[in-house]
Amino acid sequence: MRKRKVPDVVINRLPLYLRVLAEIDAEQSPIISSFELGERTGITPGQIRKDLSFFGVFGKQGVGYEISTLRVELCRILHLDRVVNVGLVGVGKLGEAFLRYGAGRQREVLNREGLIIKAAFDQDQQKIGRRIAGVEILPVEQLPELITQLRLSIIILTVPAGVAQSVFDTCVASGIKAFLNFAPVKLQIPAGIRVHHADFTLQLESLAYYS
Amino acid sequence: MRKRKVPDVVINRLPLYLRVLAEIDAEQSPIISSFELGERTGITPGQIRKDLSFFGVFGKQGVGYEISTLRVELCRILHLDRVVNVGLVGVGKLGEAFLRYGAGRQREVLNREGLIIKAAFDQDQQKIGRRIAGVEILPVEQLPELITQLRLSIIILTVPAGVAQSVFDTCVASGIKAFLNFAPVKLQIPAGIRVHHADFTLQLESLAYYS
DNA sequence: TAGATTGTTAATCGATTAACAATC
DNA sequence: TAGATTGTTAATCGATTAACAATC
Repeated sequence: MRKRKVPDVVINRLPLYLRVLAEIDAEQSPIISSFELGERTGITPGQIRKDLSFFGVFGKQGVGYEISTLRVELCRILHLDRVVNVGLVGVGKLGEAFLRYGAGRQREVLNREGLIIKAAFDQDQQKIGRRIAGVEILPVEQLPELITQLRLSIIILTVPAGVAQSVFDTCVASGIKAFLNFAPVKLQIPAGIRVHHADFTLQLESLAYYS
Repeated sequence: MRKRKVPDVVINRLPLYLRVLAEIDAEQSPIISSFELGERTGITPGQIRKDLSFFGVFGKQGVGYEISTLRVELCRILHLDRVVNVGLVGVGKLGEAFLRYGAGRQREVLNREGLIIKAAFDQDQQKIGRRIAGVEILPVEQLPELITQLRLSIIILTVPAGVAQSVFDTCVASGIKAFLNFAPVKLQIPAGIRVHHADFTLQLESLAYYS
């Protein structure tokens, strides 16, 4: 479906540009150069121009980029110009933590960008019906139907390692194409599905090398 | 100090090898081939052999790698053959979440690898002295002394964006070389210091592209 | 116009993959 | 010995950087 033309590394940098643009929105000048954006993001100006050129022509030679225009364009490219509903599966320690975290400062940021944590799922009857940070916990058995009904398009996986693959497969079968996976497992991932891994244990272990 | 010879991508893969080796430890055969390790990690056999070759010769031609030996060697390379003390700064929502998360299944895994979450730090007087999941909260003012006293060598940053840079600088000045940063900011990082970023907001935003 | 900065191409760099001689 | 798998080199691939013509 999507042409595999834009490298993932480029996509990963776009939200960073967006963040900086949001921070300085028309602070002083309504215009920003790739050099100034480079300063603020830590990305080289050339790379920023190259990244943007994958999607079109957004700047004016000799002038720079209009901040508000660039924001709109980046939002459009990232599909953040519409509401994106996010579901979280697995309300254990980590899942609950994520819900509470997302409840603070960062939820505002996410919501502003159209990312809404719409529902959480668990198999524990005790938890179902409860709300954490305003997010209702629903029965994981109904995940397929509810993905459709609630129009979820991103799933955060905070389930135990043992069930991660089967929950993942269920979500894929229900049309989910993007995942943020916290489970410490190697998932079998079909083509066309994007999974970002957030594996703290592996991260800490590799940090030990530099310590 | 450390020769900038081994690429970071290689270091990041080593804990994955280690995890798989721990899972299957002498399950059946005491030997594993790069092909089987490749199956289980999702890394190509050739890349595994290349990665390992940065550090020495660990296998036997025509045979494979002795699992227990390889585990020991990988632990040694990653400095996980000794205790590595980890400190967490900023016991807000996210910091608390991380402490509680790390208290479960994953803490066992971390501890087995010698990674100990030794102390947490906050500036809120109310929180100081409390324990979360067995980890005591200490005054952030004493961070420099306590880094030395407690022999902390990795810091997890879960502070608000506004103070992340100054806390980071303090830690660097006290000799910390490895960080796991959850604050949504671009840190100014001196040479020789390693920072892994765990920025959920950016990750979710880039996922929206694929959704 | 003169100065500045983009958009883009070509050169460089680094990481992955393929392939195979060495050898257990 | 024959078969298997490593360790390593060379080829490929992809991403970053440098450079500059186009143009506002």
